This record gives sequence, C-alpha cells and structure tokens, in this order.
Amino acid sequence: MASRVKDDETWTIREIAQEFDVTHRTVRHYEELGLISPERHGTSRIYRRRDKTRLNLILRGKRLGFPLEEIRTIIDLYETPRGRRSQLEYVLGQIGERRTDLEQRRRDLDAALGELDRFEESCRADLDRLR
Amino acid sequence: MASRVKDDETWTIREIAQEFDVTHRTVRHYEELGLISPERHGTSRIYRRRDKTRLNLILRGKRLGFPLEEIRTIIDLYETPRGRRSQLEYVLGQIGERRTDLEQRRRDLDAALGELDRFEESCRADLDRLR
DNA sequence: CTTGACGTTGACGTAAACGTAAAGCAATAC
DNA sequence: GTATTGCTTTACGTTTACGTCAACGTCAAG
Repeated sequence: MASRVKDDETWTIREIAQEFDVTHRTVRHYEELGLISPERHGTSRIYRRRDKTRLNLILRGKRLGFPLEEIRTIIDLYETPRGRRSQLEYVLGQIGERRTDLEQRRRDLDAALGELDRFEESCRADLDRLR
Repeated sequence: MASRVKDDETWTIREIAQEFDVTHRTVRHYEELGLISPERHGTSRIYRRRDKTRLNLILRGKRLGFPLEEIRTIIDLYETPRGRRSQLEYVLGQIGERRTDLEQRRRDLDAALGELDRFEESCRADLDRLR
C-alpha cells in the first residue's frame, strides 16, 4: 500500500515567518544556530513539513524558557541515529535528564498557580468586605 | 497574645548568595532592578526573611523562564495596596492574565513530557530488538 | 527595460542578565 | 601597628536572541 500523504508541499521563508508569527530574521537566526536547515532552490530557502515540525518544537521550547542552544541539543537528540546500543543508552540517559528538568518546572508551575489561586481568593474576600 | 516568631534574624549578602546558590553580583543585580531592597546598616546590606521570600519568588520565576522585569511586576502585584475597590479589580485582572500565561506553559510542558515519554518507549523498543 | 516584490548575505546595534576586574572602606586577627 | 577578610561602588566585558540597516540578485508585471 503506497503512502497517500503528499509531502511535497513547500513554503517560502516569508510564509513560514507569517504562519509562526516571527520575523524572517528570526527564522534565519535559527538556521544560523543549526536548529533548522531548509533545502535550497538555487539561493532561496525552501521549507518543508519537517521544518515546520522543528519550528514548533523550537517555539515551544522558547515558551518554556529554554535557551536556543539547549533546544538544539534536544531537537538533535530526537534525530540522533539509534543504531548502536551505546547510542541508545546515551539517548535514554539524556531523556532522563530532560525529564528531571521538566518535572522541576512542573513543580514550580504548580506552586505558582497555587499561590495565584490563594492570592485571588484573598483578593475576592477583600472585595466582598467592601460591599 | 504576642507573636512568638522572632523576625529579627538577618543575613549578609554572602550568606544569602550561598544559600540560594547565586553570586553576590546576581543578588545586587536584582536589587538594581528593584526586585529586592534590603535594609542598610551603614553601607552594608542587611537581608531579612522578607528578602528571602522575594528571592525564592524570583528564582522560581527564572526557572519558569520569566524575564526579571516581568518577575518584578508579579512580585509588586503581590504587594500592591488593596484598599480601594479599583485597585482590587486591577489586581484581579492581572491575576487572570498571569493564570492564562501559566496555563499555556503547563500545556507546553505536558506536551513536551508526553513526547518525551513516547520517545523513550520507542528507544526502549529499539533496545529490546537489539537483544 | 525598469520597477517592485521578494529573496539573499554580511555586518553592526541592542537589551537582558549577569561576569569580572579595579579600587576603596571597615572590622577583626595577629 | 599591619594584614586579612568581607563588603562596598564603579565600570567595562560577555552572551543570547534577535533587530536593523545596507547592498545586492532575480523574476514577473507593466
């Protein structure tokens, strides 16, 4: 059964920038750092589905506060060859570190949300008292 | 009934820096930005419980990826006078914005952790196949 | 064929978050 | 006394993550 997905869709840097709501300078900056590497048609950059996936990962990483260099190592991690046993074990180790980091963030996040809740209740109580 | 807590404990900048595992330069930088404002004994800085609380908030904000300026507005928010009704309503509005932001982060975080889980399973499957 | 839209590569500027001396006061240690 | 330790300010340096020109190539439209 042949694949039905047409993966030949391409986009220009302007289209990509608009879709992700960043400037083309930003897109090129990510390329300079090796976070994406679009094809070239002559001198122009051509972006494919795969590049969009990477951009989504990058922007989410940014929203989470990761530096771009770290984001690059994470993305690379997802694409390192996993042929040899030693490589797999290395990747699994890295996954562990990532998880530890993310779980710390979730604890911080929960704490912040909890305090926010308590603070809101306290404010609402003050407001009621003013009625 | 008198308060039993002794709130006269104080620390020097070096002690504070060590306890929070940052440099004294960092602590002073936060002071320059108005995130903390320790007392002065002559020329020296004196840190109290309240400053520690703020530092905890700052560092958690940093782990969550917030810029220091935004952290300052958050901390200030927790300390704005809430006497007048308009002030309370402003604060409640800010709380809402904060919550929206934090909840977006949690979605990002959950997505990242989910992908990490799936990636780990895929790696473990590869590893089993190598046995 | 020139204009305009869109693409390209430098290269320099900037804001944030500190790092890193440099140079000086102030109290305790010997 | 002086020497060391700890704190201070002043001030320039650095890294990250882009912004902002400048100067040029290219292709379809008028």
